[in-house]
Amino acid sequence: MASKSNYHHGDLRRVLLAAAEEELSEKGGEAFSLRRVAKRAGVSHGAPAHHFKDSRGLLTELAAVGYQRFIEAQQRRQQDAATDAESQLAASGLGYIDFASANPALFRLMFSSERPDKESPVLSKSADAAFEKLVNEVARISKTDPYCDQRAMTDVVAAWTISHGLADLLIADRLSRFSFLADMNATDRDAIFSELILRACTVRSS
Amino acid sequence: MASKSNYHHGDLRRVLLAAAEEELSEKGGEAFSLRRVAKRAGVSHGAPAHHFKDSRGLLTELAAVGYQRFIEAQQRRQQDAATDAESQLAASGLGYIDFASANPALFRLMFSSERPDKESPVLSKSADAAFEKLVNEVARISKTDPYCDQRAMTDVVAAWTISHGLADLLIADRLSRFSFLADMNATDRDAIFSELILRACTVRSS
DNA sequence: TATTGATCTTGACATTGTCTAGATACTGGG
DNA sequence: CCCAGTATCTAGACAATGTCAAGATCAATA
Repeated sequence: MASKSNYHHGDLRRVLLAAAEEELSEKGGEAFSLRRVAKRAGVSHGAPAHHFKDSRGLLTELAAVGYQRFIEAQQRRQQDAATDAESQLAASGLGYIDFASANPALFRLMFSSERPDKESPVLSKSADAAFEKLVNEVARISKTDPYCDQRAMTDVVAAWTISHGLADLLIADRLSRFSFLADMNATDRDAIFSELILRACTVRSS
Repeated sequence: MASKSNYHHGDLRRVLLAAAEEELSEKGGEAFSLRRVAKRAGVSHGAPAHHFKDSRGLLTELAAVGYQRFIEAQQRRQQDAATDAESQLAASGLGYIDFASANPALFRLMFSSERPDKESPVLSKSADAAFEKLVNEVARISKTDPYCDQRAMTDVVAAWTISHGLADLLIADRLSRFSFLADMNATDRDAIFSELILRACTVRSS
């Protein structure tokens, strides 16, 4: 059920998404080829059209599942962190960075590419979920509803911006300039990143 | 001289770079086509090869001139700003954002694309110049050499990250969610962005 | 069982980047 | 002044790509 066994090929849709993700991480988003994805899935070059309108459709769907895994990466960090509101926000940011490091091409597809259709309901809903998660985390700190509190919403911008900037510069290999960071062990580096994320928030629970 | 008049075509090299930039901003970096660039320059599809090894070569050069204009955008902001160290750093960040807004595809080529050859001397030197500029601005605030002062260098990371994150989220149209920002006039928005940039810096001149 | 529709293959087409061969125009030495 | 040589450009070819149309194959249903 949901994933039936063998109808011509089985669940080609799922296989194509998996193959597309492989293609993405191996070749990068700019060299992505739909025909190679089909070949990777062991199927003819015309087969994907029966499951996705075109390559844009496939990438849109892939970006959507990306957001779900994105949220999971954040949750993994949050489970290992202290439960106070600020530690949880910092952990969320570290998860943001984890995800980007582990899936740079997918991250770029989600945040910097024109190829996915951002109007697609499945994609926009997934992206909205990630955004609402961030709003809730800042709300826990400010103890207000950011949608009614501009100061808190500004912190949402700030926390997002810092996390995103770190993630994007990291996968662009721009942070390797900073030897004090590059030579650091993971734990110490996380501490620095956490501090930077919390610097951005002025609406503390105090 | 430097740009002679008519040798077969004139300074095709320059014309190709200009055409490539047009192509980039009209079609976006992901739909970039070298053949269309040649057509735009009024030349056959094989002509670019005599001035740039391949499309990667052209884009590498384009990214390099991008960094020069990037620095100019920052300088324009700084000329209109107060001369104290903090205002100058904030202005530099606003220039960062100006450049990205005005040239989104070029910005992405410079910071998020795999197509330019980052090992190329002309490109890496241009990028280094932009980085050194940032280091100097933080140094003016901390009154130390960031290369010898980890706290100051952390502020370099922070200032860069905030500026870059804002620029990148802005051109990805991710900040339009924030109606309080989107409905704001440019001056007020700049004030918010400046505050966010300065929040990141803890090593104040105090 | 026959028909219908979903799924997949195959071939075609225009477009792309790059390579090669050849044409054209400038350059400098005789 | 002219000719060889070099830089510049064109034109044609090739493989790879995304998309489309036509046909084949299989499952379910009536």
